Amino acid sequence: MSDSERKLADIDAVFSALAHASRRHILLVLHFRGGEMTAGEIAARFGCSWPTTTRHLKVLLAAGLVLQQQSGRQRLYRLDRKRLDQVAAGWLKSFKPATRTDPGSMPPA
Amino acid sequence: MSDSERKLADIDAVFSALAHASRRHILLVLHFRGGEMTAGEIAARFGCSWPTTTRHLKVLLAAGLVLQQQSGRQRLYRLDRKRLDQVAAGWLKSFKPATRTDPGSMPPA
DNA sequence: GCCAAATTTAGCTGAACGGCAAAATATGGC
DNA sequence: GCCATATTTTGCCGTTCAGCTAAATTTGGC
Repeated sequence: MSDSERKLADIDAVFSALAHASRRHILLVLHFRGGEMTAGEIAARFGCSWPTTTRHLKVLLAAGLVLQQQSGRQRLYRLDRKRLDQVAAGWLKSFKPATRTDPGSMPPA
Repeated sequence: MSDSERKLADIDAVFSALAHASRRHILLVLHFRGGEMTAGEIAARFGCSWPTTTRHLKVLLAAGLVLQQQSGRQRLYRLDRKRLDQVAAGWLKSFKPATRTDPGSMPPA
């Protein structure tokens, strides 16, 4: 996969992940609770069933917005703030009126 | 609808709209062509059929990301950069490490 | 008024999505 | 090894979504 294809795919994964309110919510809760929670803590805090939450986490993981780390029989999910910033905010920067034309900020998706 | 409900709905509409590559693409094309194009110019530039493009435009319109203005028998679509910035970038700002706690920047969706 | 152009609406179809309950898979403690 | 705990995977179902073609709508020019 070329570099720009990779970038496109990243943007797509991230924005697709952000499209669902529950997933945005998970990210926010992670953020406000210090960036790290176990799957159980996350699931407990949500209206939907545990499997549903698991799947949302999987989407976020695939988009690179959270990172997973096993600790005993529980799994820690950690927010990747940098990725959120680089991919999502990065795409939004394309619209800044006076876009500094730094190499690699041209027409993404 | 309360103020925060409105905000939530805005965030949802905007991120749902941004979830599809064609719609992101439309916004970018609009941006790079000066922020204003007719429906026909937009449709001509896309792989999918005209009705499909129309529907994408409708989604963007409902999300407030573009504005519509009739001119003769064609319709001009104009990018609303401010809305993109306020809603999308606004939500992303919740994650800034040193969040200035200005009133109204608390836990959205 | 009538025709052609610009765009949207209607109606359909197949694919993707989100939800759940039930089953499966680790893993730690005894 | 066996049981309980933590979490994921599987299978199923109803809804939403994106695409298409064909029909409808609106508007300008004659």
